[in-house]
Amino acid sequence: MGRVTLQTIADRVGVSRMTVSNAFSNPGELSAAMRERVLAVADELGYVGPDPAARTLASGTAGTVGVVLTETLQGALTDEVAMTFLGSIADELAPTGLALTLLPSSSREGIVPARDVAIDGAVVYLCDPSSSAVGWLLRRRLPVVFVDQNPAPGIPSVNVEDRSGARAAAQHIVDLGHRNVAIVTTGVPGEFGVIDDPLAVGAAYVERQRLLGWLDALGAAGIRPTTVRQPHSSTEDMGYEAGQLLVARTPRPTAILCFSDALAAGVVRAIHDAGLKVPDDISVVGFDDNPLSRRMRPALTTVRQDVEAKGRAATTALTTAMERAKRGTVARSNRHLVLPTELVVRDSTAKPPRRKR
Amino acid sequence: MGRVTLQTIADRVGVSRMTVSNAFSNPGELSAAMRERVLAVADELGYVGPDPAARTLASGTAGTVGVVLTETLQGALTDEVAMTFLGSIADELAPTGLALTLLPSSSREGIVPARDVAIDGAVVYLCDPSSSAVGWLLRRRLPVVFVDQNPAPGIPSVNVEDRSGARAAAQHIVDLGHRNVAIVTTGVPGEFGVIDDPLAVGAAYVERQRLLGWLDALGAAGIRPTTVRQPHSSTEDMGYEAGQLLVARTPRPTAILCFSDALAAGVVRAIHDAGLKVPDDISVVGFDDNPLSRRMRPALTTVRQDVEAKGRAATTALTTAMERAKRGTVARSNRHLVLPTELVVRDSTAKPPRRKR
DNA sequence: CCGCGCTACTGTACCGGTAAAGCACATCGA
DNA sequence: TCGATGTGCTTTACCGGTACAGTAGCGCGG
Repeated sequence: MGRVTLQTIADRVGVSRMTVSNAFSNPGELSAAMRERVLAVADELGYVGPDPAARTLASGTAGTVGVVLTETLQGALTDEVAMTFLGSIADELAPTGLALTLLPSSSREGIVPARDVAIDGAVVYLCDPSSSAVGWLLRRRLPVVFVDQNPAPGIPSVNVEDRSGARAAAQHIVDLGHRNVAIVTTGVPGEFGVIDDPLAVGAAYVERQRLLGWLDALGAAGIRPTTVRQPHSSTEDMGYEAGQLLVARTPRPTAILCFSDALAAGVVRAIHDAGLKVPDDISVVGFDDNPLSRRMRPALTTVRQDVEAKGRAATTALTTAMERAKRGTVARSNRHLVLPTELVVRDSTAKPPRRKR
Repeated sequence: MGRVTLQTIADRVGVSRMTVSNAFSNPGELSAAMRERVLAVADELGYVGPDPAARTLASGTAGTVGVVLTETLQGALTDEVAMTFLGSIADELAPTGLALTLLPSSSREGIVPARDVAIDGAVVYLCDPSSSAVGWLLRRRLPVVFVDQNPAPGIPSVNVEDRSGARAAAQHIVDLGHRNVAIVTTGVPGEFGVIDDPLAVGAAYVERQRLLGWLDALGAAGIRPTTVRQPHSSTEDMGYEAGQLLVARTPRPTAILCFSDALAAGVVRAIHDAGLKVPDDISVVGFDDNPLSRRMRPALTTVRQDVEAKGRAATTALTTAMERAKRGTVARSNRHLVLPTELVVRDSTAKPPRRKR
């Protein structure tokens, strides 16, 4: 017995294939009685429903939305902030029935899911700007939204006030009286260790914005920070490594600004393991307001961003763009949304310890 | 100007559509010179590559694999263990070019991504057994692998030795001399609080296996544990709540067995916040060997499972099943793989404190 | 000089649906 | 009584590819 298709059912019921199609996809287009009959026969024949692939081809909608992440996925997937963002998108998308397809930035030669998987649109989130994935999406003329990426003309984007948030964090440290300040950042290409001019090497967009913000406030106070570059992902273990390096330095910094809360948690752990106290000996500031920052002891001073709002905004921007694309409107929207950030002072920052000179 | 398709290019080059198709999809099937010509013209016309939807329909492969998760996704996505598993799958899949599509267990009426999205196969992972998603996947006759689900005949599955792992954890506690033991579990339907007979209410599969393991060892030692049911997801905050409840109980338990490390971390935090010490006052055991358990202070005694191996096994099972399906082999494999677990004793367990009677 | 096999391309036949226009018949207001 | 308006189903025309079975031309051994 061959495969059961709309035609099989149509023949059996004695109606046109179109009527069967409508029974599944447009219940309003036929009488309730006919729909009953069709569905009954379909059930009897073991029909599962319209084939997704065929429907995608004919109707032009795939029923799923892509998310472009880092190359390896593994790093992104274990980042609580990133996954909260993704979850927010998923929850927003749920009522529409759209699924979420994870697209690796690109792997080896010739394998480009961003080019070869059927999707209705995409969110570009943790993508290496040098990756080819984005280029393919744009060439496919798919509706795309940039999140935490360098905003590009003609492409809707969602960002947060990274720079002013970082500036507020650094200003908070300056106001407390710190003069010997360190920075721990990721996403700057190169080897692990202290670097001279963090802005000289090309950092990813968000990384650069936060760097700029920190340097805004520190520079105005005449402070030249010690910067530790952690090229790998922004995890707690990476923070631990950076923290170990910093506590061993002379003079030892009295405050450490971290690119993320996860990184900050590792830094705090390294400080504790070195027998020092936060914030008595060293103040630590994170970024993101990861739920982790509230669980930590001491609770972490950080810069809050509303990741769920970011997800909602991204979803709205994407669905808007998708509808526009379906209606054939050519004009690309170029709304560039920037969500606020806010310094949240908790227990990990205090005045620097008294100097003995 | 209409859309550029294979035909457009074929006409322009003066060859058949099939040749153009081969230029993109089967480079071995035509001469290098011809391929060059075709690709050059394609590029000139701004052709992006074969349309994924059409290719899916014609060739019968979608280029993506589904993962059925919890209903809301949000919970699953912020679980480090779950995401490590997912990352492992993604990494295994990367060389094959397959993407990963997240399918919510099912949401409201009529919206069933598991039925309506084109996929080549699926991993069923954190799925509520009552969900309709799995039923649809099976009806579609898609290759499916169950992971951490109740193994079903005819469906390949991957599980870990939950029961014996849990038994080892409880035995460890018994051997240390504990007699007043508590259990914190999730996935058991009902309200938060202490319950009498944890096995009476229908727990999800893994939850039940671990319960059985704990009770094996405790029962043999004549211990009847206090069980706290935490119906929500297995997060640190849920553990905190359960921990608060347990430290306030009289008599206070001297050891707490937790369904997961995340839960255990919350329990430990609650114990600390109550002014007690782990393991001096209360011993705590987790499950999973979440990276978190090594970062915690004290480092957590737990039951290790190799989540990455689980991901690899699931991927292998799935790709095998997919190839088999493609070759038209009807016979379903019913390999039921069970990976080992291992008790890892760290610093969160010790002898019970001296009783004052 | 023939036939054989190989390479490189072509032709035909789908894959399983949906959109949109068409058409027959019923209903309704004027 | 007649056109206007629906309702419910059918017809036609794709959507953009791939699989597979040809077939033309060509080098080559005998």
